[in-house]
Amino acid sequence: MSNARSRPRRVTIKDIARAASVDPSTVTRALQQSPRVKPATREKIAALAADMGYVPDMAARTLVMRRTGLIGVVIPDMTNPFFRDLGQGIEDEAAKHGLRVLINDTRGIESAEREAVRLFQELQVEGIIVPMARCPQSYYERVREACTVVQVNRPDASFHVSCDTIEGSLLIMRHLLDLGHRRIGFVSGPAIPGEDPKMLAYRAALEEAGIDYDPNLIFGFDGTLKSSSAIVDQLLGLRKRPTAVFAHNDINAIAMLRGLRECGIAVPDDISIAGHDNIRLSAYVEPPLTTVAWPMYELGQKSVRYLYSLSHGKRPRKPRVSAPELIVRESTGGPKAARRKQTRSSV
Amino acid sequence: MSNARSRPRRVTIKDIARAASVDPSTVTRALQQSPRVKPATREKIAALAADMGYVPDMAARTLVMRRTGLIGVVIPDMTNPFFRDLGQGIEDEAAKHGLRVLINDTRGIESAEREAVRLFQELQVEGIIVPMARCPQSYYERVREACTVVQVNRPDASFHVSCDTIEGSLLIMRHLLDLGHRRIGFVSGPAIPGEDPKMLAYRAALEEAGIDYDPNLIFGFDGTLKSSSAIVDQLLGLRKRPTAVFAHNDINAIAMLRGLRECGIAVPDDISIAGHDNIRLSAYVEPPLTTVAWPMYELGQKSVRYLYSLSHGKRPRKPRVSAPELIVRESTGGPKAARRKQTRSSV
DNA sequence: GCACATAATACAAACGTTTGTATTTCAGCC
DNA sequence: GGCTGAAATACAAACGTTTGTATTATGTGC
Repeated sequence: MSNARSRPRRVTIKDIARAASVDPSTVTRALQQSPRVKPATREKIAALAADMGYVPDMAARTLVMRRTGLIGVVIPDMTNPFFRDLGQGIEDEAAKHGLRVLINDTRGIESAEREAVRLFQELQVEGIIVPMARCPQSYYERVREACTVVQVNRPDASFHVSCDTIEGSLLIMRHLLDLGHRRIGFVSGPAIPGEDPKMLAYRAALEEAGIDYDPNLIFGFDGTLKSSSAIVDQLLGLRKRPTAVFAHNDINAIAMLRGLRECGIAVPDDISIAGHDNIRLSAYVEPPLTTVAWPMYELGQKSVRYLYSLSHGKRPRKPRVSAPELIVRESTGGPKAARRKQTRSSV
Repeated sequence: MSNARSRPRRVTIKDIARAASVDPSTVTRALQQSPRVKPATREKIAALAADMGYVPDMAARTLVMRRTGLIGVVIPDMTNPFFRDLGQGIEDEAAKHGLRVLINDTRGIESAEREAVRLFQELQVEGIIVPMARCPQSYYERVREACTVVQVNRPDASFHVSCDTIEGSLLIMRHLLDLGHRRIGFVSGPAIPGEDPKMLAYRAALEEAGIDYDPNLIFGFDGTLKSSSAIVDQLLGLRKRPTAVFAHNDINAIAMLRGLRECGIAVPDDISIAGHDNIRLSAYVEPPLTTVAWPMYELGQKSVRYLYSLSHGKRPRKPRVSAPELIVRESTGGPKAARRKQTRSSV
């Protein structure tokens, strides 16, 4: 029926010009609605172009126009709803500026990230948006000599759009403190504790509330699920258990939920658990997890606006940092709550 | 520190040629390791290119080479793990052929799908892969006049790579029959029942087992969660309840799980439930859902191989259809099972 | 040192589009 | 009917790269 194998040379502006017996330049102008071509000619050419199935060759156009109207987005993990929201924000904002979006998934692999950036550079995109970059900043410094790069959630980057991690963690901590908790545990991430902004917020919040810092309440999480059960053991082994725990991310918090349940500890009645990130699963676990969410859609929009102003030579104002949002679900409650409920139906 | 706003004209092959005092053509050949240039020159040029941060202009290259080495993937929903696996298969297979992959998310919007296809056409990609296309086939017939298109899971397309829905549903049905079920219900999807391949498989399997078709065991699902509780009511209202139900997708099956639990009906002891699709949640619900999965990674690989052979003028052999895979979890069991267990811990 | 082969490099055209400038066409007017 | 000015169109160069061909350098054998 059709002819994918014969590869019929694609129809160009010259073909249309010949068919309409005009000059190629007239075809171009006709297609871009220039007032320089007579309406009748314009219509004839438009009809011809449609009939012949003309699709402009972006390569040729890019070559002469020096712009593609493309934005490249380098995503570590497509599946993460985080990035869907971010992508949506990017897409919507890009559309407002007449920009089109291309995505490349790196699966969190650093070399793939480099290749993606390279590909976008070759494609001459107007700018590249890189959320949660794996590559070192020195690499991006270099790339930025040739191409606009806006990073998301890398506050150390020159041009970035971020969310305040400390602020988010403070929201969680204040929530727990407001509920009346005085002994609050913290499960740190794989990062060096000293540099961990969540840890900073944890201590700042305690200080704010006039509570002494107790190193016994700090637990180390190495990213594996196995270690989370070790943490539960460690937690339950304490003479004075904390009444609430702030885990550095939801994965971790959910693993703890499971571990505690297996030990017959009720959440939030015996202990409150709060996470961070608001991954999709957090809404479905039993009990649904209190956590903090980042406004990814908004960050997506902002990153495009920032990119746009940068690539239009505007003075890059210091990028504003968005505020995170506290999401209170059922995994947190007052300490030693009076109202003991039976485990609800899950999912 | 850097200069994103001054927009320093990007470095071209001519700049390198000037710096090395050779002709641009020599630079090209040096960079592509041609034996025509003296090793010393080649190294000098390579060093210069690296120093000056040269990145080839794909537009110019595409223009003269008439090929981009790019594949475009039009995805309805990035977040769906389905497409992550598919994308992974595409990516891996593409790498083998020296092809690079570009993604565009349409969020299931038909107009966005058209725009994505258009963008990829303008970019002169080698081919476009479209899983679960929204646009009508007539549209793709037209596109295929100019560009290779391989569709995934659209058995009606000219060039497609698919999975056999009927076969998958037969797997589910035979599983239920093997367990000893004789009264099996079916929850249909929004599709017209007569054309639904799952319905076809349902009836075929019954016939195979010598069981009469009973229209009372067919339930209509309109895609809303509300309707699933209606289905549960309808189900429980029957004089002779089915001992197992095959739901046309996991969303539906999971909603039923919830509904049945609320009515105090045990799964799988009182009734077995099987779904279709193997969405991520299905492994986490209580009890974990028996379902059928499609080998998306394999489909991704196949689609690239197919694309590759098509765009190399090979005779397009009728695409082979992959086999779906039965995933038996805990939501199915023998009818009126002796061993009654208490509800396990969820998630 | 001269012819010759071959290695190394330079030249020039081409890809499809856009755009500034030159040329033609055509009314309207005296 | 020739002149003017504007409208419509044609011409040509350019974008950065590749590649076939022409040209120049380099070495070899006598």
